[in-house]
Amino acid sequence: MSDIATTVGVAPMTVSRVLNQNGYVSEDVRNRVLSVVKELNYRRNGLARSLKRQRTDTIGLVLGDISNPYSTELARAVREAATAKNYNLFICISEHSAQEDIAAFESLTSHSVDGLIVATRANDSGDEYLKSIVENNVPVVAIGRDFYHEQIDYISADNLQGGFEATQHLIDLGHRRIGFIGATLENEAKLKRLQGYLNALEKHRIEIDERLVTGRREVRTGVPGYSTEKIGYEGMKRLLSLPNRPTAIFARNDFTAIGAMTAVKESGLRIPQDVAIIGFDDIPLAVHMSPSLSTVRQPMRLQGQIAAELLLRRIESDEDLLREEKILNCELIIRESTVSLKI
Amino acid sequence: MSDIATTVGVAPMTVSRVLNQNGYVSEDVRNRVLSVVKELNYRRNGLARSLKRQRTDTIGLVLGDISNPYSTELARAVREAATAKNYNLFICISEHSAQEDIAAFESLTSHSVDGLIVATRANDSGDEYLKSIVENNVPVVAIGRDFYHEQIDYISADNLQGGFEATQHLIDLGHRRIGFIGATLENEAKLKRLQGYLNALEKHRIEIDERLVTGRREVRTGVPGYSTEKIGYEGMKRLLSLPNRPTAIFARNDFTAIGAMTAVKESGLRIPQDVAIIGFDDIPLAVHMSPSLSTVRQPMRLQGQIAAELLLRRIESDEDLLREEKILNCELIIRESTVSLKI
DNA sequence: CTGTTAGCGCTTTCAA
DNA sequence: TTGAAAGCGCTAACAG
Repeated sequence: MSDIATTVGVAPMTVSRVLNQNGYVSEDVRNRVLSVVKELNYRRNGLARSLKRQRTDTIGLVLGDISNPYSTELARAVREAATAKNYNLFICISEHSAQEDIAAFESLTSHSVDGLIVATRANDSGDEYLKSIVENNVPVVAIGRDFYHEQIDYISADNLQGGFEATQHLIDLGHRRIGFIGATLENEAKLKRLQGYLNALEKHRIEIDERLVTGRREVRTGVPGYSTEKIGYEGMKRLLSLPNRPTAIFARNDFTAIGAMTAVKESGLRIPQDVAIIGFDDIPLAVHMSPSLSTVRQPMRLQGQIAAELLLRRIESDEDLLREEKILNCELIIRESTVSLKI
Repeated sequence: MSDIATTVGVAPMTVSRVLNQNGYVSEDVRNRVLSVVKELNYRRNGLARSLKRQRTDTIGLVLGDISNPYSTELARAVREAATAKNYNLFICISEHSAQEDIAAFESLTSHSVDGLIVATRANDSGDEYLKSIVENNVPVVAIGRDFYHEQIDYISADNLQGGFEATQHLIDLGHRRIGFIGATLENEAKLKRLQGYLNALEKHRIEIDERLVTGRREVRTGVPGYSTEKIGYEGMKRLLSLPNRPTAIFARNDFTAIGAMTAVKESGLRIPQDVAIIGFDDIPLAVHMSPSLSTVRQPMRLQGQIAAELLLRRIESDEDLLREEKILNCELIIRESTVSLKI
């Protein structure tokens, strides 16, 4: 910057004023500065700028699994809201590991993002770290991360309600042997969708059969990772081989449901006549499956949008704000994989 | 930091040495420093650190469309390679707009990332900006972004070959009226997959019928945006209403192909007997479609991995390196949507 | 309208 | 093994 100042014959401060378009600078000086800036292909050092200004106009978003449409829609919504208020967005991926969770927090906060949105699953060491971040006065908002802190806003879809309604729907159709694919009963405490399933069964006095609840066991982390087509496929195979197989399946998410559908088709059974299947999320491809996939739609964009708004509110407020908690309703989407078409 | 130094009774430099684990510090002083660091919940300012060190140990990745499995697999591979060498990864999304492309470059470079991987589609102003970044000695690597610069490495799948083989496959099956969905002929220059299609037709002296090439016209940008299920669905509807409809379809990507499949099913025609369909990318769900989707698999992870390696090589080298160009082969994956099962 | 001063928080370099 | 000095590149605050 001082190079430019010298070349033009002004003080660095004047160059700064031109670049930031604030303060008064004469038309003449402005033009000369700008032309030298172009000539020298000058680009200002944002690090120094941020260090001085004590802000970066940037927010960070930590995602667990980027290959999940839920995460990506979230990211798009957050980005939109941030851009609208002139904030940049940096995204980090943690791949569902507590260690990488922390690495992501660390790298974002050490770059002094003005605030942080966290959309990874809760884990103890990560939660601990988040606390210390907040105590350093960096605003944090959590999406679907199930832990409580007085100064961290919380947004989530109502997975409990969604899981309940999905299961209720299957019960309404007359099913009594209903399987769950995507997690095991050990994960109950951390998985609202599974809780919703169990609640619905309980309400209708259907006995819970633990052989009907299947998924990958997370021995190492204790945290149920994201569930995939593969898990759905394998889980369904297992359930189909039971002496008294289920007649309906609630899958933890649509990918799992789709894997399960493939397993059912391979076995020669029909969907939904022999096995009804419902997923969760309503990914864009759900409607293109054959049969089209019944599912529970969660408001992905809305969650991202609200998170961004709450975060920016915290960033731009001086006072200590009270914790906000938003639990958004899910919507049951009934398609052919649970109800056969009447002609 | 000076707070800590004062509390412990040493110089800030000593604290710095403890935190960076370099230089000699007595066991005693180290322990006292670390305990005060914990006590005060101190977190060092990465901005100041980076400003002084002239590096951030961070690389940036700019993605066009995050909801595309191609992008996300890329991101995961890049992240893996970066993490392995102790670099952080910041991801920005540009949503396929030239303006936001530049905003992403700007925000990453102004935060002084040590290098940049760009995986968005080429556009003139963005290309211009990338040039100026390189001239500021920030290493840049491009993935699938079709523009040439002496100091920018280039990685891409061989879309030309892939498009050719997909079309060739349909021709081998006896098809002569083959449609393309996902772009219009105006985009030929920028879309290798479309070129591959045209080349294959030409080689077999099949006349090109422009009514068989359909997609959304990008009037505003001139850049063909990402093609979706919706475009596939609508494109297929259009092609099916032609007096002499195509008997086979090459879709620009799997999402487009899946949308097209839905349109075909709705019309009561059979896949592949009445209309054969092949896509591109081999997204994880392709194999779960009914019928399962034939496609062209591109090495997504490999592209990301190579890009990261080339970038880190540039970052860690002092000399001016020559441009590297890697074009990776695609693989034809034949499934039920083009070839009916023989029993 | 423009310039001067000071300092953001850290680390490199040199000295003890 | 530790410390002092200097400065990374920028801008807030004040002065003219």
